[in-house]
Amino acid sequence: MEILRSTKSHPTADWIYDQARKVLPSISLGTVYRNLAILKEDGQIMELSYGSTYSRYDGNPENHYHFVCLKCGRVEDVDIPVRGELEREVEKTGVGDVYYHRLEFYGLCAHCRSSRTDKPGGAGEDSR
Amino acid sequence: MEILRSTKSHPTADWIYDQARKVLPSISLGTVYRNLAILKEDGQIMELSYGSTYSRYDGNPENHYHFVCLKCGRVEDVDIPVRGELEREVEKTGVGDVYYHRLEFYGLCAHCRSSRTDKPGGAGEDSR
DNA sequence: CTTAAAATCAATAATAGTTATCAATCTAGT
DNA sequence: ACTAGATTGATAACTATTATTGATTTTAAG
Ligand SMILES: [Mn+2]
Ligand SMILES: [Mn+2]
Ligand SMILES: [Zn+2]
Ligand SMILES: [Zn+2]
Repeated sequence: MEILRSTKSHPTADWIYDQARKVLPSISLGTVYRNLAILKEDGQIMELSYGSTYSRYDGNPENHYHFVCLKCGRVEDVDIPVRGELEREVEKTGVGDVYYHRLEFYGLCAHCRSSRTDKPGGAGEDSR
Repeated sequence: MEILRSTKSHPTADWIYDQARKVLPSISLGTVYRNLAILKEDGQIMELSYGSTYSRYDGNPENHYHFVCLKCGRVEDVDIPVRGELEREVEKTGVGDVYYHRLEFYGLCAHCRSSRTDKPGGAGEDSR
């Protein structure tokens, strides 16, 4: 939980595992997954699963939106207000009861946009 | 492509495979996946990946929103207009260039809401 | 302090959707 | 008919996640 709260990077289970080993050298990946599942169940964290094969985790359990860079894979928080009114609008269509919604934006991050000088090995911070 | 266009159910690769076998009995699952990847690459279809472990496919390549039932897993189209202005709003925050966005609503579908008489085996149409 | 039950853990096996591989078959173009 | 290239079915490989297991640690009595 401390590791997850200490970063803004929406890390993968593997990255969290690496960080955890720095302080608990003998911890196993299974324990990381087990505790992430418990924290998620308890509503303290969020699991983000996009098209990728792996999940990312978010220490902020409040609903907020994300920007995913199509080039480097970075996931960043988007600083616009949550549109609660959309949920009511959807309910009016009669499709069912809406409990929550999820919104993601995809594109080219500011970091990748500026470094047009495609230097190799640029796969982002703790992407993998 | 015809199979995918003929349903509104956002099916899984497996369901498409079953349908395809009805007309091409010897087709393999690999061919289904290969052709889905080609169609997706070509922008003719969309791949929808939610929290689930498997992907669903959508014969409508135009951006539109979805409602996912937390109980039966059904995925339905949501009939509200696409909010293009959100992309511009996000770009103003300086996070990067936004190419597209994806929005999903989660809740209890009208079908599940009415059948309060929890009859077992109610896992939805072609969910799995 | 002793001891037995409960909780937690690391290590490892199992799962499952998806991809990659490859020899066989099909398709055009000549 | 001949041949190069594309497509296919069968099957193996991959990988993130989950389940299992046996051992260690923690907890709470007696
Ligand atoms: Mn976030
Ligand atoms: Mn759709
Ligand atoms: Zn980027
Ligand atoms: Zn439902």
